[in-house]
Amino acid sequence: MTDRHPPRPTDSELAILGVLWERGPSTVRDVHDALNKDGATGYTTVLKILQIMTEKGLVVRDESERAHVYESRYGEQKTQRQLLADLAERAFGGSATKLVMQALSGRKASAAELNAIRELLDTLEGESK
Amino acid sequence: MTDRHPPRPTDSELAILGVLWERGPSTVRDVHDALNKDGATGYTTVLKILQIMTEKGLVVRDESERAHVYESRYGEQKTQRQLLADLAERAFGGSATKLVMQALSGRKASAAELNAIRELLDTLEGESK
DNA sequence: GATTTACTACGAAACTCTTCGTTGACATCC
DNA sequence: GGATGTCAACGAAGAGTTTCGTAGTAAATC
Repeated sequence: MTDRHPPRPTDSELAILGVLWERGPSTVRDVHDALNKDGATGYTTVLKILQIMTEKGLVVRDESERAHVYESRYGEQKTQRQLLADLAERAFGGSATKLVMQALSGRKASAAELNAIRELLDTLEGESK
Repeated sequence: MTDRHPPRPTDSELAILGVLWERGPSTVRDVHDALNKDGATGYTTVLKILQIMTEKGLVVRDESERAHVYESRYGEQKTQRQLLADLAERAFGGSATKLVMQALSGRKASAAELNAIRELLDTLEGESK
């Protein structure tokens, strides 16, 4: 076995991953600048979290340049699915279907969104045939 | 305003809430016994977490008997929706629809489950008409 | 009434997360 | 080449989480 469960990212880590997914490989300064459009996070704070994420294996670091370049190790969708599976396990008795149904009834979706979901259902049903 | 955001429950807290939702109002011993079917958690650990949850307002405590009785303050569905909204915000750019679609495509659902979801979609569409 | 049992309360220890100041290395610019 | 700026690394502080030992108190038992 090469790869254990990647650890669940914390809130701050997720915010940083969001930047990396959007921008691609980035330096600490890139990430810091992107995040500081909204709230204020110190430069060294971002650096520290990226270092921790490197230790955890959430990101990969390229040290060939003076300003190290960080890249998310797992894709956005993979991480999202991991988070969903995790939440299903912890709060929905392991049932992803319950999770979906709760997510659907918990809010008013537009007709367009409902149709998009319906199409996805059709695709899935076709595949599993 | 009477009620601020309830705080996001931690993993341990969620496990305890699961017991309270299933059993209804329970003493510490009830919760402890229910949890220890699986893993091992000390009695005083459960007590402590319930005390903290009381401070946070996640549960309500009835102290009229010697063995205090704890009850979840928020229903299971309300909490689940809160967690989903929270995850949508943190990891899906605020889009619950993206969350649903990722949850659907992330796993193979049975035909029966897909049909249940489809029915729910119909109901939702009827309502929003 | 004394002993045993059941329960809450208190507090401490270990751990994680978040934050940031400081330091030292490296590069760039007068 | 000495000053200025940029960067990674380190360390530490404060908050939250999880764990549980110990103490105190009330009830039940003998």
